[in-house]
This record gives sequence, C-alpha cells and structure tokens, in this order.
Amino acid sequence: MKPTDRKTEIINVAARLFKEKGYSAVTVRDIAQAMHIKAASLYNHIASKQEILVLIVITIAEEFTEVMEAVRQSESSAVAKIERIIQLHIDITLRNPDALACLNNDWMHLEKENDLKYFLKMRTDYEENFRQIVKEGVHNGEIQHHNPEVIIFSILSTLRTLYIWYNKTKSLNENTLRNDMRNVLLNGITVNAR
Amino acid sequence: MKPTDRKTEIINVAARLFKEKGYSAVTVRDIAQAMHIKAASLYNHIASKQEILVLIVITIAEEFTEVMEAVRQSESSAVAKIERIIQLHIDITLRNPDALACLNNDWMHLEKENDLKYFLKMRTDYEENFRQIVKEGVHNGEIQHHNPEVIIFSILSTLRTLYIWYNKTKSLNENTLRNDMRNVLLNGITVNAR
DNA sequence: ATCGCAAACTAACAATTGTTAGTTAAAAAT
DNA sequence: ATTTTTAACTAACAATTGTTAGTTTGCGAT
Repeated sequence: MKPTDRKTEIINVAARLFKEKGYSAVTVRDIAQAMHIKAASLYNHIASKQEILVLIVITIAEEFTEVMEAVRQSESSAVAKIERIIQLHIDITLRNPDALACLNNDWMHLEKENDLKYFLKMRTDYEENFRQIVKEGVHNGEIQHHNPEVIIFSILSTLRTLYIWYNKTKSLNENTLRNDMRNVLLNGITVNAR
Repeated sequence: MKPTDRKTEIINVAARLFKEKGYSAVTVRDIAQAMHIKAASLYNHIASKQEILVLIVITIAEEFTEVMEAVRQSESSAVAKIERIIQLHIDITLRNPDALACLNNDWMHLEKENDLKYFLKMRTDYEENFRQIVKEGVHNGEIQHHNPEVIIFSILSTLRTLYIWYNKTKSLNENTLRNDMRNVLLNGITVNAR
C-alpha cells in the first residue's frame, strides 16, 4: 500500500488536463510534462492513452450506477429519491470534478466498442431509472404534471455540469450549495409559485 | 445571392462534425469527406480549420450578446426578463443546435488570443447581466432568497446544454417544450412549493 | 555486496495532421 | 470567342502524434 501509486497520479493529472482541453487535444507528451517525466516513461505504468480514459470514465460511471440502484430499491418518496440523487451528484463533483468533466465531454472517445456500449448502457439505464422516479412522483401527486423529459433533462443538465461551476462556488459554503441547489431544483426560483 | 454559398455549407458541415467529436478530434479530411471533396479543396473557401471554429463560435456568441443587451435595457420585471432569456436559448438551440454544441465545448480551442479574449468577455458580460437581473428580482421580492450563483448556474446549465436533448425532444411538441421548460425553471417541479 | 525491480531515460518508428503549390475543368463574364 | 473566375484535383511538405525497443539508474531485500 503506497501513499498514492504512480498510475493513480498519472490518471489524476490526465483527468485534469482532459478537463481543460478535452481528450483529443491532450497529447501523451502533455501528460508526461505535467508529471515532470518523458512521454515514453508513462508506458511503464499505463498500456495506452486510451486506457487512461477508460479508467476515468468507467470508474465514475459505475459509481453513479451503483448508487442509483440503491436509490431505486429504497422505499422513499419520489421527491426524497430525487433529493438523494442531487446530493449524489454534488458529492462526486466535490470529490472529483476533473473525472466528471471527462465523463461528460470525452465518453465518445472510448475506442473499444465494448467500452462505449457498456458506458452507454449505464447512462441509458441511469436516465431510465430517473424517468421512472419522476413518473411515479407525477402519478402520486408529489410532482407537477409536466413533461417528464423536460424535468429529467432540466435537473440532470444542472447536476452534470456542476463541475464547471465548482471553482467559482467553492468560495461559497458547501452547505449553502447543497441546500440552495436542492431548493432551486425542486421548488424553482419564483416567490409566488402557482 | 446564391442559394447557400459553399463556405456556409462547409461551416455547417463542420459544426455538425464538431458537435459529435469535438474540434480537436475532427480532421480537415473528415470535413472534406463529409463534403464529398478532397481536403485541399477546402482551402479554396476557407483560410484554415481555425477560421471555421472562429466563425461558428463568435457568430453565435454575438447573437446572445445582442439580445441580452436588449433585455437588459427593457423595463420588464426580473421574471419577465428571465422568461425572455429562456426563450432566446430555446430559439437559437432549435435553429442551430450544432453551433451551440461548439460554443459550449470548443471555445477553448480558439487559438488567437484576441478571439479567446473577445469570447470570454462576451461570456462574462452575459453572466454578469444575468446576475444583475437575478439580484434585482431577489431585491424586489420576485425571486426566492437563494444564492444568486446557484440560481444563475442552475438555469444557464440547463439552457446551455439543451442542444444535447434536442433530438430526443423534437418528438415532443415545441410549445410543450417552451412552456414546460419555463415552468420547471421558474417554479420547480414539486407540488407543494413552500 | 549483490540481486531484482520499479521507474526513469534516449532514440526512433510509422501514421496522421494541417497546409501549400501547382494544375485542370467547367461555368460566367466580357 | 476569349478571358476570368470558381472550385475541384494530385502531390507533397514539415510537424506532431501514440507507441516501442533497448538502456540506465537507484533503492529495498536478500
């Protein structure tokens, strides 16, 4: 058990660079330079540039999938489930914003067909679970009778791009973020909601 | 006045490709192939690959800037202003989803420092105008007393990534999209908002 | 002391990149 | 009928890309 092994360091550095310019625009020489080593030296630790992307994207995607599965099986109200999903996204974003940027922007650069399929299945399932929760909420009167796609899209868009705003919002209290985000997403922003 | 001149065709095709894989991952040979010509032939119409990106990004950014300026100077209530901004984003997204994808994902690949500066200034100003509208709304009691950054971020995230969902939502009625989107963003999704 | 190994290095490769030069064929303008 | 313009082409370039081969260095375990 080393403090942080070298491969993990590389992946973290790469994720940071991918966040800034995207997978395609980052060269292995860029990654090497950021690690203060030569490009060829990277290959003592990784099999390919592609492997880095796969590890970043799949790991985070599996984490979302796991928690969503738990939420789905829980017996909470629809609104409580959505609240838990909101907190999940905030959790992961605060812990690893760089990986989240990759997940959002670079998944289409997964080269092996199986990796891409696997990722897309997780994403589709995730959205489908969310959709079921929303429909359930609409059906039992917890949630306004709007088009489910608009609701899903609206909430997920905000949560998925939270990593962009993380730098700006870290000046503001984490609890404020969690609380206000929940309120805005669930109750909107207007005063006389009707 | 030709039906559509060749340069515009190239830009539209390029925007579509950039949307799928991002600026860096699209080669000029990709663009040429999609136009059914050879790569070198492109250079009869454009100066460089970079020029294409500049034209796509700056054009749309200026359009947003222009309308925001009009909204800012109008005498409407804060909520009415925000409603107009929501419709603006939906308008542009429906008309040109590909260019919007570029604006969101590829602006950092603007190579000339002046282009990048100009774009970032437009973006910062846009957000600042939005911020002022929100603060005004909070101040005069139209808008809930939440952190302005969370409100701005939450609404803009949704509007800026609308292009991702456009394909899925074009099955649903445009008016439903416009109406439900407005309601969800302003009033949230819960039934007993308090 | 020495062995084994982790992790760096130099040098080089084949492929791909954006772009230029020079040419050609057809359409438009004179 | 001739010139000009438009828009395509082939061929090639220099730079950059991801990756491999083979070598060196220093540290912990024997």
